[in-house]
Amino acid sequence: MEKVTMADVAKEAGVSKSTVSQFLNKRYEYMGEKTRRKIEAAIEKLGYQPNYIARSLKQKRTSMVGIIVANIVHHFSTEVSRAIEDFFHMYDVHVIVCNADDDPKKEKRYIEMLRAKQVDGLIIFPSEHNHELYESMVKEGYPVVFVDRKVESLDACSVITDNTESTYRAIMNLIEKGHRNIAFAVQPLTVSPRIDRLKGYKKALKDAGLEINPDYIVEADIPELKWKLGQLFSSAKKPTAIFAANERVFLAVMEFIKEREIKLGKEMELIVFDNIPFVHLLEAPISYIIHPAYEMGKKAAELLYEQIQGEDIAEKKFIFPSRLV
Amino acid sequence: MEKVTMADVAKEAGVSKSTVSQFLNKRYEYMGEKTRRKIEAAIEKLGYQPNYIARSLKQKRTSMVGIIVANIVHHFSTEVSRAIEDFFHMYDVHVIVCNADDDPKKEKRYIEMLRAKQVDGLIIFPSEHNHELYESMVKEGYPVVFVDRKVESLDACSVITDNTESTYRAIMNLIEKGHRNIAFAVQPLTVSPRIDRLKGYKKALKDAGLEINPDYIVEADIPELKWKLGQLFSSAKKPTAIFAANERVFLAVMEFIKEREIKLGKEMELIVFDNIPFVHLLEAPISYIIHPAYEMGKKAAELLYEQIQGEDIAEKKFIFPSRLV
DNA sequence: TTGTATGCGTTATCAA
DNA sequence: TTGATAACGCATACAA
Repeated sequence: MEKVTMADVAKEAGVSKSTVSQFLNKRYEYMGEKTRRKIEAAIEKLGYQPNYIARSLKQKRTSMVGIIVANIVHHFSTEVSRAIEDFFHMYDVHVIVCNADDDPKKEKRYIEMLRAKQVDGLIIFPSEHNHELYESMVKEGYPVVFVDRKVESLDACSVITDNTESTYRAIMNLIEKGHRNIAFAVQPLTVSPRIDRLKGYKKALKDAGLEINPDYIVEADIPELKWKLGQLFSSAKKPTAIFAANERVFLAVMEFIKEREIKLGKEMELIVFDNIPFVHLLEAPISYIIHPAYEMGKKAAELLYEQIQGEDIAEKKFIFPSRLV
Repeated sequence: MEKVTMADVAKEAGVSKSTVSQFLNKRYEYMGEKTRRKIEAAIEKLGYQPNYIARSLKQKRTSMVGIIVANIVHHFSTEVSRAIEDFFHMYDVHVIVCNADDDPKKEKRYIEMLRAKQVDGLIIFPSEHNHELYESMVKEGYPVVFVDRKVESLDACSVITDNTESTYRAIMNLIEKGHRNIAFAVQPLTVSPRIDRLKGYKKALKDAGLEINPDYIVEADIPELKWKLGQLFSSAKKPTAIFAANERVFLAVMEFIKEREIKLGKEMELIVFDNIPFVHLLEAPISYIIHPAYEMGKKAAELLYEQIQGEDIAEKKFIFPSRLV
């Protein structure tokens, strides 16, 4: 097993460890041609592979960063992660993705573990329930970027989307098409995107002079969502349109619609705020609000990289506009 | 920045580093109650966090494993990766996922980098073009598990699916439904699953007494696939069914079908060999062969974990049956 | 141009 | 029950 070390190479080549180290770090300038050859030969012969762990210990840099996603089942998360990986790949930085599963405890544990592993920085889809921890990292100057969700009152880098405005436009669009009874389906209002999307919904109704019917705001965990929708649809004033606040809600709504055999497009209009894979293959006429996930991930990665490089970040908050399709 | 080390804790608590180390490794047995208290207090006060990198260097174990997927855009890959992550999460082992992008050079580079980072083991969706490298790892006794694709003549752990048999059953099914002109769309036949699926296709036709028309075997890279299908569909004997050999082929076929406005189910039957997310929401009647991706990932993780633990693996090759839906 | 010595933060061995 | 001290594999300042 992998036992050959720099010392072995040095012995084989008949030089000292430092010289081998020089060689490995490509500082050939001060090195005899023959020395170089000897080292090359020795490395080849022994099949030497440098040990990055040892190097990391010395350099205090691991060339690893961590991503803590709120919930990996969201396609959006994977798109963002992919962008981040693509970016860091250019710098030979590896990315460790952890799934907090919407659980602040898990999130905290991951943050601590990744920091113990000395990752050079962290990109977090925050649960928003570990405020003290976020704050301490930022204060310490540890490289962090928050994605997707706002972290109030923290002077940290963050990359989010314009939830309120996009939702507003989407709802307005429905109203212009003549819809008056628009339902808003959402998971519990515990994180900023959901809250902000609801804000957009309410604002649109208000601006259009429509009254906000609390029954139309279906707030429930995924397992109960279908049941709650069932209640709403059994009532007198059935909605003619549904706004699904994210991918998971969308799936629940779709199942509901399928079970009830509701005709999409005819009886019911559906808008979803999230990137859904293959949605373009669906025949049903569904509108969706797309986040620029890849760009957001890229920007987050850039912000993190700059922090790791010790650069000053001029602009810390980025809001990417979403697009209605 | 994260400067507080074991030595600081030791000084603060008025004990030696070794004692602190004992404490951290929960070897309380030989430790005075008061000493323990002092150390606890010191850790708390200083906000000490152990450095896993240093520990790894000493222990020659990083609690990290790597996954090298052939192509991350396959949903199958992400499902398998998720299963692996879930498994290793139980042991506080982190997983680094790398995307070889079907490029043997990239694959080789990743293998080397991950090993340089001293990951404890590797799960690989092999490109099958780095045979010497695979072999050297296996010979060395380095923990590796191969997934999805066969690595011939190597006594290594592997987890694959029954490509030939599943395809055979699917094609037979089509034949029983009366189809005679069945196209087989596939990317270049460079890796074993594609080859094995084609085998199943041919065998089914042969067993049914049908002749194999080479024109019906559409082998092309994704960008050219639509064009080649176009050719086939312009010819005299249009197929009445298409077998899409994987997810990416399926997407190309779907686009083709949409552009040509072919009616799925009526004019054309489509079967795809891969796990496609949300395919159940599609109205079009598509059959699909599902790999037990999660189970495969779990098994691969188990096999790797056992190797890392230095256990002997009794059964190294696992073939999971796929299921036609 | 190359070698020596020291340190990075742990763990492990052995005395005390 | 606790404490020196030597590794682990590499990088680096400094000496030669």
